[in-house]
Amino acid sequence: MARTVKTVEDRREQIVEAALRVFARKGFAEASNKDIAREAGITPGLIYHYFESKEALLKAIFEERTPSRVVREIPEQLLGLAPEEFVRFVTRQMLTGLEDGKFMPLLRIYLPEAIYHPEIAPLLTAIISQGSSFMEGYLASKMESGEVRKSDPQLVTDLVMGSVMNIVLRRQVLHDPLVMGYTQDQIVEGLVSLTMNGLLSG
Amino acid sequence: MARTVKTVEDRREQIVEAALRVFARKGFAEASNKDIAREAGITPGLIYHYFESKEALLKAIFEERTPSRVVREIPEQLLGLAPEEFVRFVTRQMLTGLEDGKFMPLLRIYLPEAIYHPEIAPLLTAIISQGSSFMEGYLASKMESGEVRKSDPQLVTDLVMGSVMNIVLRRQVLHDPLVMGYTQDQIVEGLVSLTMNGLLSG
Amino acid sequence: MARTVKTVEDRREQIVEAALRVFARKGFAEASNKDIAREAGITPGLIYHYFESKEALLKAIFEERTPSRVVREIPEQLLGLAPEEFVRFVTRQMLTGLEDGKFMPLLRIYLPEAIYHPEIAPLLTAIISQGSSFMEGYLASKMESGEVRKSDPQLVTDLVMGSVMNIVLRRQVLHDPLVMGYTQDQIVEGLVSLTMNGLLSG
Amino acid sequence: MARTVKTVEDRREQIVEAALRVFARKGFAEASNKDIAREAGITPGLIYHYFESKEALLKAIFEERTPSRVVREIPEQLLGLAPEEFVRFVTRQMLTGLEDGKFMPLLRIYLPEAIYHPEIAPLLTAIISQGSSFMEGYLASKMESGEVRKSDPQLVTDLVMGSVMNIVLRRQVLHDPLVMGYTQDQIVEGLVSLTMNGLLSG
DNA sequence: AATGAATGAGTGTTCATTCAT
DNA sequence: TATGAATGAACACTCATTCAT
Repeated sequence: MARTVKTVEDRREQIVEAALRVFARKGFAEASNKDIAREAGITPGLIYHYFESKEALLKAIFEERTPSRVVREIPEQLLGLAPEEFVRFVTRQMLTGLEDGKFMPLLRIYLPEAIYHPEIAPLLTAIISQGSSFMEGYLASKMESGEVRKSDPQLVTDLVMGSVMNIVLRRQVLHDPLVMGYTQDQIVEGLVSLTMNGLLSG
Repeated sequence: MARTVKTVEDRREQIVEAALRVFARKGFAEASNKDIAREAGITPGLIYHYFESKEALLKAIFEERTPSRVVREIPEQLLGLAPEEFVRFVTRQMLTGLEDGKFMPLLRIYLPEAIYHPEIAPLLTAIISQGSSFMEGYLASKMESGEVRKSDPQLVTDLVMGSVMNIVLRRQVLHDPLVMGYTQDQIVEGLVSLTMNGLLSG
Repeated sequence: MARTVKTVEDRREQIVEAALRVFARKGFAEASNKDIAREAGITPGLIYHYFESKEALLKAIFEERTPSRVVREIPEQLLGLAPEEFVRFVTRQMLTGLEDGKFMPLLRIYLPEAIYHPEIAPLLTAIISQGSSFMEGYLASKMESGEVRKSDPQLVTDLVMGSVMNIVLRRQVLHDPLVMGYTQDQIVEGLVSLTMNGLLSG
Repeated sequence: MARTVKTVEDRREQIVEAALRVFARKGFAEASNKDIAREAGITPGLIYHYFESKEALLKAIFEERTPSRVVREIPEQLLGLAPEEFVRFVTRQMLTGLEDGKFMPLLRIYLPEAIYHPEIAPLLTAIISQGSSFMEGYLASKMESGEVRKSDPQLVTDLVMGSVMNIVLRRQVLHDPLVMGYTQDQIVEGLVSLTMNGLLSG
């Protein structure tokens, strides 16, 4: 039946979901299949009906849960925005997208795994690259038109977006009290102000 | 001989060094005592002559290898520098300090451990905080004197230094090809230009 | 099948039984899980499916195999017996109860463990105390009625039963050839004669 | 020098003494050479200058510390004592001899070892046998003379001395609160009374 | 005589994985 | 589909023993 078919997929999803949570909490190496099974409300043996191995389960998370785009659906018309509005929009988009709770568990898994297993790193860098490409395109176009000062649009993108990424990392992964205090607004406006005017006065 | 006298301390250092390398490569959980012993050229049992447990070995790394200051010895006279020179100096200092190879293995250990074991995180945030405080002080003073535009000096510091931190992370940890291509000079000057002039032309 | 249902409990019992034998033979400390597994015909790892640790296995033996009463079911009507018959009965009961093979392996485990781990001792003394209380009650009642000479019934019990206990110990634990030669009858009648008449003639 | 010669012997004794204490406390298997060394105030390695192995150290205890006679020097003239005085004397002798602290640590080592290593048992039974033989001889002679009722003098000895042995065991090894309360006097007189008059009144 | 660094064999224990049910 | 009993290989750790000093 349709119901049965759905159940199979559901059970699989349920395991992936559980593994996602457990891996994010304890790390792949320190998470046991028993932990995952308990989290999913099933028996360890059952995992092997849906996945070949613990590693395959991790791989499934990577393949099925990696967001195709963190900053979703950046509409083409944004290209018409003035730089200040653009930076404000993109920064806000990143902050809400990254800090909304869907992505952080994934990052907590990706980061350590990328460190220890270099073949994982491209998955992460691809996300970053994809997120950057839009801003890079915007900057290139605005540099062309003279609204934005000429320089390497990729480098500028990496610097500006890196600012936000780093704050998110310190907030969400390290829970660094020094940056936990900022509101998203403060961060957004701080970056807008910095990128629009630079540090200098007058 | 002097050599004999030093042997005990040497052997201990040799084990810490080996563990540092192995932990950085495979992570604490996936590194076995056998791995560490092989790397150090000794027998696994000998580790317990010098350390109470594998955990104690990790702790020893944290306690004995954590750099008291990443950006060492920032001389007071830097406070007299113009903002452009200051940013140039600090950024370059960070890049060389972080990328010189001493610190990265430590970061590769710290980061995952901080993720899974929240009690580790403060060790990392302390380093960051300590590195930031100097720039924060500089900015505060220059905002006072009017050379730098008034805003939250801590937030600005977090944004600017985060830019660099994030690029270092992508280069050294993720080996992200998109940012591997930059020379340190390019990064430094890119950030100087961004912070001095902002994005806008004219 | 009924057989299937019982399997789980059976396997557990089988491990307890094997551990009982191995501990009795080599002692807890010198018995390895490998030994126990071999004796049970299983793999060492399986022990941990049924018990949390080697210690928990020992505890299980204590809790599940300690006889609630060594001398079982002493009927109330024995209180009507004449002293000679009473002593004959109790002594015989002790000898058969202690020497029937069920109890000795337990004692071989209890005794050393009680020596090294004082918290075990009460388990043994409780058994002794429980076994003694009946005789103590008998003596007290007969002293009251005048059939038995007035004295401390508990001390007398400890002395008389200790006689038997000690012979059992020498026979079953030390295999002392000097006392292996006695038949249970000889011991019983020897004790009856001693307690009835004392040593003196006439 | 004589002094040097004595020192060697002293050091050996010191190790045996320490091992005696540690074995009595934790048992042979659970006592490590480090424990023994710490107790003796030396280094584990040094043990091997004086003993071939841990087992050899245990053997040395057995060979050098086993008392040739627990009840020392029973003078021949005791044979002239009346039965009551004889029992009183022997019982008191046993109680003080066994409970004076020199013998108990040895027994705590002997008993478990005898259980697990049957070749040790004879060392214990020999002590018992030797202690018994004197009483056995006394009884045989008094049975001959008619002062004591005719029966098997060995069995009677085993029963009477076993009474005391068992109480000592319960007191010194199990610390059984039920028998800790007796004074040595109470025990002695209880046994004298029992063996002289039996249980019956009148 | 004495140390303690060093080893290797062994320990209890965990766990991914398999498989009969 | 689901269980959980069972395995085997690995693990962290201990310890009797050796030996250069």
